[in-house]
Amino acid sequence: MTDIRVRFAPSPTGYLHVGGLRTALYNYLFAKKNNGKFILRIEDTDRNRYVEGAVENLIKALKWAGLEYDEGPDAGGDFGPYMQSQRLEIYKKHADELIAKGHAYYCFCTPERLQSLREEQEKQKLPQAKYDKHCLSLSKSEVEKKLQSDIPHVVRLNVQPNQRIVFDDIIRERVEFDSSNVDDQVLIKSDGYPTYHLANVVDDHLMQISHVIRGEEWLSSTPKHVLLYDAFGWKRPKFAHLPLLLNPDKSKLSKRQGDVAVEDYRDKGFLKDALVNFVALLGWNAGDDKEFYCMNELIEKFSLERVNKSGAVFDLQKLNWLNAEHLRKMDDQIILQLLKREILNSEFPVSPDASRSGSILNLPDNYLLQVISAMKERVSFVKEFITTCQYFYTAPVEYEQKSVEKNWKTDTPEQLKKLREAFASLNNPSKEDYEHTLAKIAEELNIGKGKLIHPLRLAVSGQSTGPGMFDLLFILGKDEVVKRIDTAIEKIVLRDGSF
RNA sequence: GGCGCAUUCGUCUAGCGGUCCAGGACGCCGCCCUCUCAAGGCGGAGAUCACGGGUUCAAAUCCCGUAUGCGCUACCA
Repeated sequence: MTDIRVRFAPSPTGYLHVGGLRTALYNYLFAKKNNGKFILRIEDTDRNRYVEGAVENLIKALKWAGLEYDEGPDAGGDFGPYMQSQRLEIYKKHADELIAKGHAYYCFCTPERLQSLREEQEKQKLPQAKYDKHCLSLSKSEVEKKLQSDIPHVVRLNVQPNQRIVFDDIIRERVEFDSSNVDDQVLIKSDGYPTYHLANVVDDHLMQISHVIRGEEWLSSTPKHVLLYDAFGWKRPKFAHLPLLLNPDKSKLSKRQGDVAVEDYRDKGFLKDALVNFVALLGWNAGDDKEFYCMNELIEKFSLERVNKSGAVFDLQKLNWLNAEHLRKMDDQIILQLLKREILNSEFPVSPDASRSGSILNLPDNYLLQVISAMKERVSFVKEFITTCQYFYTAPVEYEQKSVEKNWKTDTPEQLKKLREAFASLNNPSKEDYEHTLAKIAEELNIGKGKLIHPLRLAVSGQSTGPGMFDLLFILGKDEVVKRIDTAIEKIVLRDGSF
């Protein structure tokens, strides 16, 4: 059996599209599962679309998602370079070979002639616009002469009409085309750069790619590629054309209808594990009910045979759910590292005149770990996590009108004072100590614990929702709790004046 | 227009001739738990399996048409 070698071959458009992420992921999973190699190749043959920094961006996003490649522009490999713009001579050589064999030919037609040809064919209502092989009839000497005098030219594939082109696709099984529907595709552009079709086939062969796993948008041009493999006398790789990712309205996933760049999701606080998990499930499943996967499990279970045929809508709600699910199951220590890194290298606002303990980065780890386990259940995003943590530590407590109305009763100040005294007398209290203390007072006052907890939450956090009450008290610490109760009584009574 | 690919709850999907008057998940609704929000538990609504013909004792599952959607149709990938 030949070695499994697959590649992700994006053109650098500026960012990694989530559809591209899925394509890369399937390639990666397939390679890892089969002990193969996963290769990154940059298809930068369109000089007009060159974007500064696009390659670096792409690589960054890929690595963030955990898709490490075995060979690539910055990873080395025996088949390099892995940027097509650096392999121009290779394509030139192979184009020459095709010309010599009669499978390709020079074409000197001007864009203007091609344009009018198309218009003419349009007018005649021909089923499709195709190049008319005009330059194929040029004699050898004519071609020589034009070449000598530097007339702009391209190299075209010489397609023989009326032939059946059949190939197998792992996902779609057998696909057939009639070569009469295949145009004499340009192989080398007039600027000397190859088109996708040539570069792709040549590189896939030279790099010994065994499986071409790519988006469905390439299915229609596969006959051209097949023709090229045959013309060179090369063995065809196995093809697998993946279903497309769709907008909610079922059109191809696009920027207009939401975020498409993986960096957008990363910046919003989505976990890479969640994004990867989610995107893996868009068009593939193991055949059981399992939906929560980590990368290793995906590798273990993945198979191309179980990839679906039809497009899948990118459903943000399900992504949100998976993200929360991953966050909940994540180890506290790892979240801690993540939060610190996020805070350190993000633009997250740390209020300079924070009236309290300062940035949560100043807190000891064991405290932060407490925060994390207290927050884990209710916070689903890394960003939200930070905001919430930061809020409890540094933001001046703002009393929301709504919460005050809901939780501040006439007898609240008295009750809070009782709590305050009781808490103040505690020595280095634990969560349980707070709970027992509060329970005792509730009993004395002959009221339910909830009657105390809600006003206390308001006093201490300014909000009516948050982490578990006793977690919060413990995290804030006795002194802070006492101080906040005092502030609350003072502020809310003053503000309202009526109590 | 031509060529190609697809079509099961709103969405992601299971299903590869009988176990399906179609199962799971997200979302939605209700109840329970509860110090809030979540989480969790339980239950519910939600798909004439795009439509029409076949084949078969039997079809979501096989075949053929139609419709719809999407992709390609560039010296873009």
